[in-house]
Amino acid sequence: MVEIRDLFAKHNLRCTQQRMAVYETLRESVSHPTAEELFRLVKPRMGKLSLATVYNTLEALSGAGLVRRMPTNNGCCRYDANTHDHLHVSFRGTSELRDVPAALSDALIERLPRDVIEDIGRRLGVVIDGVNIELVAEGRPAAEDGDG
Amino acid sequence: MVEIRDLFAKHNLRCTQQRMAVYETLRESVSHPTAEELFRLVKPRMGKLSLATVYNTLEALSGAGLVRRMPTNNGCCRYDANTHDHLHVSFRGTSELRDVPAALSDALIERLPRDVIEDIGRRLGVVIDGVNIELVAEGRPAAEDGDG
DNA sequence: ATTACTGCAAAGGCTTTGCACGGGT
DNA sequence: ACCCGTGCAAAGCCTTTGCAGTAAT
Repeated sequence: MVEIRDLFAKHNLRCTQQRMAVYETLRESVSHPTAEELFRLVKPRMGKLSLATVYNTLEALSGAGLVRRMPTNNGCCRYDANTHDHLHVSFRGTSELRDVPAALSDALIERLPRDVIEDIGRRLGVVIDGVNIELVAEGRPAAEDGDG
Repeated sequence: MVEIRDLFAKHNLRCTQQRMAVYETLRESVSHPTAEELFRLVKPRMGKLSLATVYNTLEALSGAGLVRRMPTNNGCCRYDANTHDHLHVSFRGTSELRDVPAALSDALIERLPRDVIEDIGRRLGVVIDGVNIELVAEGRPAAEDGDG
C-alpha cells in the first residue's frame, strides 16, 4: 500500500481510503472491470463508498495517466491499471476484454512496421504517439479471473 | 443507388428512403460521423427523418455487417461504412477519427506477425478472427472532410 | 486551518423502446 | 394485403455534477 501512497503523491492525488481501495482493486484485477463492477468489488471492504466516487476516482486516475479508460460497444467503459503498451482481446457479442500476456504483447508491438506508421503520420500531417490494438475473438472468454 | 438496393435486398433490409439516404451519406463521408451528425447531414435532403430512425438504421446496418460501430471515449459512437480491415487515427482530447489511406493501411496490416497472433489465440484458448488498430495522434485532425 | 474528496440525489447525454401510422413488398 | 419501418415521446443506461459535510494535508 505504501507504493500506492507514493504513486499518488507523485501525481498530486490525495490518498483517500476510497481511492486507494479502488486503485488497488483495479490493479489486482485482470478482467478490466466497469465502474459498476469495481464498485461491487470494493464496496464490501469499505464502510462508505459511493458509485460516484468510483467514477470520480477513475476520472482522476485517468487524468494522471495511472489508468486507461476503454469505451466498449456496450455503452459502458472498462478500465485498466496497466499503462504499459499492451494488447487486448475482445469477444464478439460481449463487452469483455482480456489482456494478452506481456511477452506475446511485446513481441507483436515490437514487430509493428515503424516506417509505415511514420509514413501514415506524415501523410496525415499528424504526430502519432500511440497505438491501440485489439484482437477480436469469436466465442467466450475463458473464465480466468483474478478479481476477488 | 441501384447497388444499394441490391445490397440491402441481399441482407433482407427494406429499401426505405431513410435507410438509403443514411447509408449513402455514411458511405460518402470520410469523418466517421456520429448518429447525431449523420442526422444533421441527411435531414436537409429529406422531408421526414427522425433521429430514432437514424439509430434504428445504424443498428440494422451493423447487424447486417454493412456498417461498423465504434465507441469513443466521448460517450457517443461513430460509424464507418467501410467494412474492409483498415486503420484509424484518433486524436487525443476529441472523439474524432480519420481513416488511414488504404495503401498504407494494407501495408501495415499485411506486415502484422501472423505467427504471434496465432500464438496469442492458442495461449488464450480462443479463435482470433479480427484486429482493430487505432493509431493515436497528438493534436487536431487536419480539416479534410468530404461529408457535405 | 485549509482544501480537496466524499456521498447523495438530481441532471445530463446518448441510445433504445412502445405504439400508432405510413410506406415497402 | 401484410408487415416492417418510421416518427414521436418517453424511458433507459451510463456518467457527470451541485452541494453540504468530512477527511486529508
